[in-house]
Amino acid sequence: MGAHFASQLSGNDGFSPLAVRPGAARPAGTPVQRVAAGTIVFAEGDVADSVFEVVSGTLRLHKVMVDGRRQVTGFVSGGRLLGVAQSGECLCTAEAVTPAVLRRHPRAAFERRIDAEPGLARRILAEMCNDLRRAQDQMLLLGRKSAVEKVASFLLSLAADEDGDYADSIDLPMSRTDIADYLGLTTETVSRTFTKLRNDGLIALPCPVSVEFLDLDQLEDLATGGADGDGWARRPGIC
Amino acid sequence: MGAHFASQLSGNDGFSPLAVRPGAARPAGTPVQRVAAGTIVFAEGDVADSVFEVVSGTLRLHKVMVDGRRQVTGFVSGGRLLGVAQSGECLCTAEAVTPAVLRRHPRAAFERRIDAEPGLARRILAEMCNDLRRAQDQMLLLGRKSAVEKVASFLLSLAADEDGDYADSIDLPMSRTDIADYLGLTTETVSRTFTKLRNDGLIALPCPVSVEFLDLDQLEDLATGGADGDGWARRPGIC
DNA sequence: CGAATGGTTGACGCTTCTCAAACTACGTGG
DNA sequence: CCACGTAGTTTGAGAAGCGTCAACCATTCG
Repeated sequence: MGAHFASQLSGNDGFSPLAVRPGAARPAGTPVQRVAAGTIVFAEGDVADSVFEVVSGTLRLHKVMVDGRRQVTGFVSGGRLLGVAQSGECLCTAEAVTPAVLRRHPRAAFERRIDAEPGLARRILAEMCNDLRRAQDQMLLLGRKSAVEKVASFLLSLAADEDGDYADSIDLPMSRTDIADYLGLTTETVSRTFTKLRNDGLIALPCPVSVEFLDLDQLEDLATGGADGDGWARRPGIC
Repeated sequence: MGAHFASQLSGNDGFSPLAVRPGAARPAGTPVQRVAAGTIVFAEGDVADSVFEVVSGTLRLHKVMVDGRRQVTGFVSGGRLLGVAQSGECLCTAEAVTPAVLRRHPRAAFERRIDAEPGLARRILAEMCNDLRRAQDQMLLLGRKSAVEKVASFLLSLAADEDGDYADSIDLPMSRTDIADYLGLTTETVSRTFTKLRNDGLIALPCPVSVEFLDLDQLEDLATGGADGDGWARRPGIC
């Protein structure tokens, strides 16, 4: 346990300008690392000596219990940073679920840059705020939402762009097992819930990995626990 | 919604030295604010214009859904910062569960200090790393642990000091409802689980708010899902 | 073509939730 | 001092959602 899988990653770092936002300055030819799906970038307990910038592809972060139970704590795709919030050792395992392109920054140099560029520290801080917001939303989801509400929330979070608009359809880069371990469910329940949403006419499933949205409004209601059918009648006490 | 309860807090800020660690430099007489139990320090959706330093007491952070379902995302007690990870508006509601003493730092000045003192930025970053670690542990708890495992984990997290040692007994500052909303359970299940742990001889409950630990080893096994009785035989695949 | 992998569907059971009542502690007012 | 109301906790009985186990289907790859 705690093996240094990070050494799987070859290549080195020419210190490109840490493009936190997708589409930000990314000079052609800066040294990046291509990894295959299934590659473990770092494992829970590893020495956290690097910060990664995800250029493209999707990674999965997860923790495991001694008996094998797994919790996916997040998916990270293009344009985001990975491994900033790790003091000492890695908090969780990061694995590529699709082929991915990464840019590695040695932690020591990364932290020197933070000290040297005041604006950078605030930008990193803002990134971590986002991580924390996502984590809190996920806690609400895991602790208080039903299976349908979880899946609806999940699909909408994937469909949403930065402006809060939704795509008409999406492709799921991850497996049903990954989704289940992300939502605190089993694959069977995830599958059944997809089927239920399809039967209810909220989504279409041309194939297991692609989802078309047929009724975004009703999906949003489900995701937030908003309207339970007729649109009125919440629980007493609030509202 | 989003009312500015923060204005409940009077007093002002003489810029004491942001004591991130309990027991760090805290000049006598710096302006602090005393709040009663039940005081809402800030509410989800409020403008996040302040960072708070919790001097003493315990606060609860929580989010609510439109129908009233509630998820407590964390408890914050003496020596920790509150509200750093909020860009724009507050992510959740912060409420005192005990009488508390706070020190308020206007956000603008706080961020100027981050830019001015490079070391501070890293210390704040380290604080947020801890928040994120806690959040990830909580996701594992909420998504994958049973009721007993959740309660055992919760009790041990309260009993643990910075060195990883456990206290013999603790007083719970929060209600069963708060615990339930923190662990993704109902008050009834929390109560039943306490009773079960007592009947199994792992804890004693002189009164509802105080817990004595009678078998810390077995509690730890429960919390991690480690040994299920005989100490051997995990699931195949791992180990 | 056959095996392997991932996804879907079904039957059943268990953990936890829901609803309800009783008990305790505490403060109020007669 | 004691009856009373209130809020929090505990306990009980029944229901339901989701997990478990198992079989089946679809796709891919050798």
